Amino acid sequence: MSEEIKSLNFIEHIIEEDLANGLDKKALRFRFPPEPNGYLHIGHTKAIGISFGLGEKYNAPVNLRFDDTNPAKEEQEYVDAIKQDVKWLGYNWANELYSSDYFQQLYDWAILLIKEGKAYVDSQSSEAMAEQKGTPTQPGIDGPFRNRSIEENLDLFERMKNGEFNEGTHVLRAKIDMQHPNMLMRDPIMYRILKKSHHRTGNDWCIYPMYDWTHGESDYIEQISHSLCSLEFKPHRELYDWFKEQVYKYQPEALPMLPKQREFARLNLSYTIMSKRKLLKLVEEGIVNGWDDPRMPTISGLRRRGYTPESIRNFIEKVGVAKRENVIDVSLLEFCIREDLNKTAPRVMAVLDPVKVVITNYPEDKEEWLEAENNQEDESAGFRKVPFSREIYIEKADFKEEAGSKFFRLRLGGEVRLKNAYIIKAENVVKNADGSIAEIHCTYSEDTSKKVKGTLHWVSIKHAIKAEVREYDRLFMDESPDSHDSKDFMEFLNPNSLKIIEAFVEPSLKDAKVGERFQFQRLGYFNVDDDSTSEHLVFNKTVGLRDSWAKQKPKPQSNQSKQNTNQPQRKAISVIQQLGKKYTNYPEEKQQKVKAEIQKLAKDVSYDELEPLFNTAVKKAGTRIAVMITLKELIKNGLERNNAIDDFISKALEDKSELLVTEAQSL
RNA sequence: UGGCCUAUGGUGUAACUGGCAACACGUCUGGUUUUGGUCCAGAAGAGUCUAGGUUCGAGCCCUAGUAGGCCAACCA
Repeated sequence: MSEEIKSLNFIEHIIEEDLANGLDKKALRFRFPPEPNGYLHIGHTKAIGISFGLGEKYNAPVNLRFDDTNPAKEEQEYVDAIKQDVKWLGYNWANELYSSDYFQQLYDWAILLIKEGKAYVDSQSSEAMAEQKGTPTQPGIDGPFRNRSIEENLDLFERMKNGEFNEGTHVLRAKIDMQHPNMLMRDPIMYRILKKSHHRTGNDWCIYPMYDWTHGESDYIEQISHSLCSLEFKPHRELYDWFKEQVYKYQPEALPMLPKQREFARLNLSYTIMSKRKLLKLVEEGIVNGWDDPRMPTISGLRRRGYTPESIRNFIEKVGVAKRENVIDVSLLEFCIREDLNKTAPRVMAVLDPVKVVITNYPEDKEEWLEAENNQEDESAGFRKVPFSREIYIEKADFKEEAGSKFFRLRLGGEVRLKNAYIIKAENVVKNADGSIAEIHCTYSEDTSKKVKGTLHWVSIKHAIKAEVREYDRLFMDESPDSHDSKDFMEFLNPNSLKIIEAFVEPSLKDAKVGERFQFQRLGYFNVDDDSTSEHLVFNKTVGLRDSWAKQKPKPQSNQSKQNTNQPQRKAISVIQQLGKKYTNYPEEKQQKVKAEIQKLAKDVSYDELEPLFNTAVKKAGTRIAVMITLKELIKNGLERNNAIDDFISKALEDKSELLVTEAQSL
């Protein structure tokens, strides 16, 4: 019965509170509202995970609603891709809906608003309107058309709808307050004229509603209980609520629920960009090969790269939900996919960077099919046969003529185990004219019970099949390519984000099908790319295995010395402050050490630096002790006592902390 | 010279106002291992942006400051 108490995120807290305050659980309803103007990316997955996750948690319906109010940007292709991606992630929507389904209702309501004097037609240029709108720090002013008669507004609006005017000549605006501190409340535009064909409504309309007018009312029409979006919409909430309030009185019985908008911080991933506009640029400029390029952070890209829906959902779960800006380290995403694939991916052997090994005491024409376990994490995975023969490939990096004791792999005179096969010993090497290694000559032993430190993967040359392997690196070399004011994100492109390798794989892979995932042992997880055919296998490297050997190797350029020069010397006083913070928690022995250190640092502290710290809060005893120790040193070195010092000392003498009192007494 | 939001280990998220601030990733040790993977055991790392205040008691409440983000598209 030990039910694990999972802590709730702030949105779940809000829902629980609403439920506790009498909201019927059956009234819970959510929505995911993408605009069909691009492909979904890993950032959207967070929004999807939140709303659909809530739907699953509370057994409430979740609508997939396309926010399609801008025919200039939106296309059916994107609608289809979005549906496919959401489905692939494993979520089921209650209804597939479109904001454009509500165009008539929205129009009818807009007329009611005009009749109430809450909306008017403005006939100025966008520049003139922008000017009157003011700035975030300056209030706006009323425009000349603000007080048109209701009749005139009605007439104009109808003629807008009938297509009598050109684009840009008139708009319908809500009449709120041009002086409002929130710019969005300064008579926001509700409708603009757009003589474009819409992917669903065709040429039925030549006026289209704006986001604010559409989104909230769509939520309301669908009776969404909690409308969750990202933080940048926080300022829109005021307008969202204003529109709802206006419309609510028209049919409160039929549509009783007023949706509640709440905002969360969106997901940012290190070394990647998350803007549809910028991703589109990568596609259009041919930097990547389409929206589903495995280097793209799109869902389709991740899918093609070999990520599983499970791993992505897990990632979103781990990332959490809150309201502060965040940058998630890609290592977390990588952890999630490794965790999933480790349990499920069959193990195979492939050599990406081959060097030839000749086993001199193995008969030339002999071959053996040895048994190999498919996945030791999954007993049901079974076994397969792998061919062994006199000539095999191993990785170049797995052999060194000479090496230190930490190198567990093959070296001259050393022994190593071949995975699923025998133990071999390197006897000598044959070199090319340029000094590179042509062949490694080994002898083998059939006694496999021996303990050897290293185990290598390999393929039999005679049996291996060639395959193309695509290895990916991050697309950008900057941790946050998106967020530099002075530099464009394109400047950070990694020129080596794709590496194409001619590899050799074991013959069991001959019939591998598109999408299948494998672990190439000791290398990483790979899947069969869409481009793969039976004549030409193509694999994507999804992610490498954790590699604690790589970490041990000395880094190409030691940046230790750099760190010292780059980081300005910290001021002694701030080091003392830091040491002091923890002082009272240390065991006595360590306190003595820290004290000595403070005394040493005190030489570099001036009285002017120290005096402000006399005001340190009473509860921060550690800091005050450190200050006291420093002060003692300064006095020892000739500092004159003054009132501030005496006050500080006498206050310390009355303190609860014995340590502080002791230090003060000694002065 | 406005409004709104945010501030907890390297990163991300927790914490009913009350016993040494928890979990995950990452980092480091050690063990197991026919993957330098997995798994197992352990460690380091924050006194919760700063300064005041309320309280017996504050990461949580109040005030002021500091830092970061968002807001001036007929985009969503």
